[in-house]
Amino acid sequence: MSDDQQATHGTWRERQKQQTRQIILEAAKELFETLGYGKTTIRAVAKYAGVGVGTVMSHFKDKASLLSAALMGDWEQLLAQVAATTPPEADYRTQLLHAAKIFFEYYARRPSLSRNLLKEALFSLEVQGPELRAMDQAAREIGVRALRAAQERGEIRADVDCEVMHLALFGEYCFVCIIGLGQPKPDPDQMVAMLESVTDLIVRGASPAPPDQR
Amino acid sequence: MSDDQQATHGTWRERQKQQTRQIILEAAKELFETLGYGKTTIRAVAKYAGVGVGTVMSHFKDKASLLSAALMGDWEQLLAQVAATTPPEADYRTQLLHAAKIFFEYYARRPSLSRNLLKEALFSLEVQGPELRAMDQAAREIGVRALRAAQERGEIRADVDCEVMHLALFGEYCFVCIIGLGQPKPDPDQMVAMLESVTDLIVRGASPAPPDQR
DNA sequence: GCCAAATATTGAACGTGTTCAACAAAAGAA
DNA sequence: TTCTTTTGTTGAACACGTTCAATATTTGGC
Repeated sequence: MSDDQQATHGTWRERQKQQTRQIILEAAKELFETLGYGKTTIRAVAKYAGVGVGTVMSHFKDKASLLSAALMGDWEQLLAQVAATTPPEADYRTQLLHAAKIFFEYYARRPSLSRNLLKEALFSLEVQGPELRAMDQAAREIGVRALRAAQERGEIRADVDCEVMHLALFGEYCFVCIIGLGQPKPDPDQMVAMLESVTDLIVRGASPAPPDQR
Repeated sequence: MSDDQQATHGTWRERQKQQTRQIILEAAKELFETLGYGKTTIRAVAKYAGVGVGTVMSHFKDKASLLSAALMGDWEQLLAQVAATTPPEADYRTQLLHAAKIFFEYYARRPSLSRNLLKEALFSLEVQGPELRAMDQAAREIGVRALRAAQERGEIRADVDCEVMHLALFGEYCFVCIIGLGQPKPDPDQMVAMLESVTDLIVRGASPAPPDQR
């Protein structure tokens, strides 16, 4: 339903606008992937899309927003892939590392774009566009839900606050991304290994064995 | 010795160069603190320092480098303050939070500059100037040393890798900085609280109580 | 003191992201 | 239809970071 709704929604004018938006997005994606973020200019995107420079800017707040919008499709695909391939029976540690691996491999395939998207995401947390905000929210909900499920399964002590734990794990994930994407040639395996080691540190603290003597 | 050495070292020309560098740095610091990072232009710094634009660029790779060089003094002062006020008897958790509080309070005092310095630091890890590289190295050494000391005191289990633990704590520290500085009005107390909660999660895993059943 | 090599300094020029007043085209009212 | 209002589109203009060929100054050898 949302397909038809989006395609034929509103007046002629609105549809036209959505179409130019789409054209711009496709041009942007093509150029970003070919040239990388830095070497892609707004002018080039505009020319490639066959519109004026101002049109691009009227559809997207700035270059970084254009990037995040252009990668939205990829992102949803990744989420779907994670949802489809995550073993439902596994413990949360395995699930986390599985999901992370999928993302890291994508990052390694598009280092320049990922780097800049990460930068945009991390440094606009409170001023960010709706796309990134939604992504952040989604990650939080999925993460916390998974942790609570694990908690009910007895993998996590009852006194552990799942929101805090998600924050901690998410923080480590971001940190690994920063370090990994800072490398000239990001190595997903190395990134997974790094995330694994710090996760294990946290896991032991979250595991049911009660640290009763201080 | 290093004082005199630096002040009277080399030829007349080298001293002259160091002096213009110093003048530029002071101008930059003044303008950065008054206007914030975004509203301070290189041209303005050059004019304020009474030199040409090219001179500024010949002394500093780019605007971000100028910022980090301008804040170097503050940074060293902070490190000294941390060294002077950290209770040597306290456990490492208390020491970490104490140091973090000092830094967070500084960040809150200069949100714009801190934000941009953090960005520069995190996204140039492999291409960064000598200052930031040295800072990173110093943080690592101090952190790992403190952790090993705590390990010998029995606060940390022997099987925990202090390098990994430092990585984890440092990652959480950076994450708290990102989140905290993303806020319109960074609140150091809130940041400390956040770091405290995630640190506690890690601490329990690192504490001697052996989680012997998986 | 004089000259050539070395180098610090300079600002005009360039490329790029972003803005904005003007324009064109559709929507809605008459 | 015709007029007014609304709004998507446009590219010239602007501001800023950055570059670089030209200039000014110092150095070191004679």
